[in-house]
Amino acid sequence: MLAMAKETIAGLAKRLGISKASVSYALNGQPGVSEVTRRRVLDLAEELDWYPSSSARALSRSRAGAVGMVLSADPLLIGTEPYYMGLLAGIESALAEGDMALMLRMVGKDPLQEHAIYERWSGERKVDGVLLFDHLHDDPRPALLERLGLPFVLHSAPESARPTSFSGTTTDHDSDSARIVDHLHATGHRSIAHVSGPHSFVHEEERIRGVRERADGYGMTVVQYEGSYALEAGHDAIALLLRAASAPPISAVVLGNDLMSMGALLALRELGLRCPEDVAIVSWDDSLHCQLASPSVTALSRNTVLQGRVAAELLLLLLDSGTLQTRSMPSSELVVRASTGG
Amino acid sequence: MLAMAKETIAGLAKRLGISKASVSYALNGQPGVSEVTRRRVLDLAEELDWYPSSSARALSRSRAGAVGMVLSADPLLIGTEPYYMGLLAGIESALAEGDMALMLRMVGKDPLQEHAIYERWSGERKVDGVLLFDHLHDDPRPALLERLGLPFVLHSAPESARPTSFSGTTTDHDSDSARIVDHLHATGHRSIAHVSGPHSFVHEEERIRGVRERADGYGMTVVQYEGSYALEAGHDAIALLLRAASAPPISAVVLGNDLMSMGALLALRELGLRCPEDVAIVSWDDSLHCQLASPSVTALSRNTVLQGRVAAELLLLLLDSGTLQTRSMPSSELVVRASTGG
DNA sequence: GCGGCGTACTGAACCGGTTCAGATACTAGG
DNA sequence: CCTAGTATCTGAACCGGTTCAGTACGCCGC
Repeated sequence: MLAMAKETIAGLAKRLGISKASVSYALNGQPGVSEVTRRRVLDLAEELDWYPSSSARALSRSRAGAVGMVLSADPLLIGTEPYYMGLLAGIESALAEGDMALMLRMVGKDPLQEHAIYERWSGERKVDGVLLFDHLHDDPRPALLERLGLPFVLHSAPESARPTSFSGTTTDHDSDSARIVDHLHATGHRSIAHVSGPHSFVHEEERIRGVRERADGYGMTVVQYEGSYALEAGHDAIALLLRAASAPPISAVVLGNDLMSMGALLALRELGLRCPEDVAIVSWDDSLHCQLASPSVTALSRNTVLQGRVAAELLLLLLDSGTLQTRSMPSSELVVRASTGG
Repeated sequence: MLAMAKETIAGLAKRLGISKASVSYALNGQPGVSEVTRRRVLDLAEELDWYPSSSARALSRSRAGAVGMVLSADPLLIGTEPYYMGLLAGIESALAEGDMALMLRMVGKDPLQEHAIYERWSGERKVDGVLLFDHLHDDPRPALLERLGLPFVLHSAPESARPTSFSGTTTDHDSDSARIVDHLHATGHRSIAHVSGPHSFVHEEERIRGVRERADGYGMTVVQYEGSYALEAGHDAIALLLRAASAPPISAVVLGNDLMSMGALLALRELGLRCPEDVAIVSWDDSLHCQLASPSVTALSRNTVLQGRVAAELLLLLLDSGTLQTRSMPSSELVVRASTGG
């Protein structure tokens, strides 16, 4: 058992008295072998529980059998954001079905590091494609990947900002925005604030526009504030927005993610304001935090697992058939909770 | 730019008028080339920004250049547990430094699935080693991996339960337990409950023993309860434990993770009990949840990033020098918050 | 002048698969 | 019966690196 020589395809061939080529054809379901031979090969492989070497395969097929994903965000934020774990789970499940591995890298916010990783991956031919998240305004990454010849899928790219030809998912931010604003309007709010994430994200631009347009339609006033997704940002935004006396006074705040919403709740508590009586809160991202907070927070619930899954599926499709395709994500649901009087 | 032929080591060699072998030696910092030649090679590689093909390397070196990790847990739990993200971040940073890739798989709780993945990885020689987390009582995985010839590192394996020869990290559960019980004793509690995670985890056995022994030393009574790490488990445990009249009545509950602690808080609220006045709560795992809850929850804070990092470092060490080694994790800190009157 | 040695370098084998261009046998058509 | 065509199978080249054995050369001591 110790010095068990690793079987190779040549070994199998010798045992069966046939050529390497036949074994290979048999294993890969390709024509060129009789059914009888194919069965013999597959049976023997099963019996020896032998698998073809992935690196040999990768070399001869010129295909790495893996796709890459770079999580570039504040490491601290990554840990607290359940968002990424959901994505990962979805991606993983799709990739596993397609017999692809996931190559994961985590780096800080420095874009140069991320670019360097892509260059390296491409040079070493270590991944066959890349998953791109958090699409930026004037994002340099699609062009870079195109130059490197690395296929990619862009997650949640709005129609307006997409590169000429690409595969990707789209999210209907207008409908999401409408869902939130409609709810606030229906519950009597006429002056709201919107604490978004960084404007550098394309999806934030879309949300900002979406909220403003919908609110305009109702004749509501909207104050915009740019946050960072960090808890403190939500906290500080509230402090700032509510201190600045506006007429009519802000009675509801929409925050770009769950962390900022938690920060907002803390700030309200400090200011001695009640939620939802004095100020209502809506989070653009649902999570356990929203459920557990007191009051529990009304939140737009996206199915992150599904999003990851679809993005990965698009990449697989692109990789083995070259098909560029766009898929729109199912629209999110607004889970109404206590923070808006639900 | 389009049909840019991929450079190969043969191409470099031809350009420089030397042999493939020399190029290879130069690139890998091996003896056999003059300094002049080495520089010429490195400069050219840089200029063309060329990297050796990872799959070719993997094949000829018989080394995959990757390590594997299977997250086998309730997918729902994985998403909400910041624990795993922290581990991942630590692992990733160590692996990146050692030029190793992380191969991540997520599967449900079914152990057979996990075993199948290891078999496959080993057969395909897709990973050079494996990181093992959540050590189980009578864990079959070390033996399996040994049989497969896959090096591995066992995270947080207590002295008592470790296989004969292995690399791994150890956690001093006795000192952790003492830290918690000491704090409860000091704040006046004499009758406590301990809602652990599943007994199948070795670390839970250790914690249970640790808590009991330390409490015994103080003459405190401890009621043990086996939870599942899910929020509901914490909730139900509280309901059950406090309903069962005991003498003296339980005045503090230690819960095995942050989710169960949140469940406990919910249950207390439902029962109309105040925390910490009526019942104090301690969580064995810190997270944002503990910080944000009201009351905020006293928690044992482990540095999960560091834990991941150390585990990965041990695996790297094992892989490229064959050294088996054990490293003990720094002991955790108890962060005292409102739930114990802090 | 000769044997011995260290350095710089090279050709060829090798890692373990895939795949192409035949070779062989067997079947069907005329 | 001969030929064309098809199904089955094989040898060898190939993917792009690493590495071993061996060559050539300069330098040393004696």
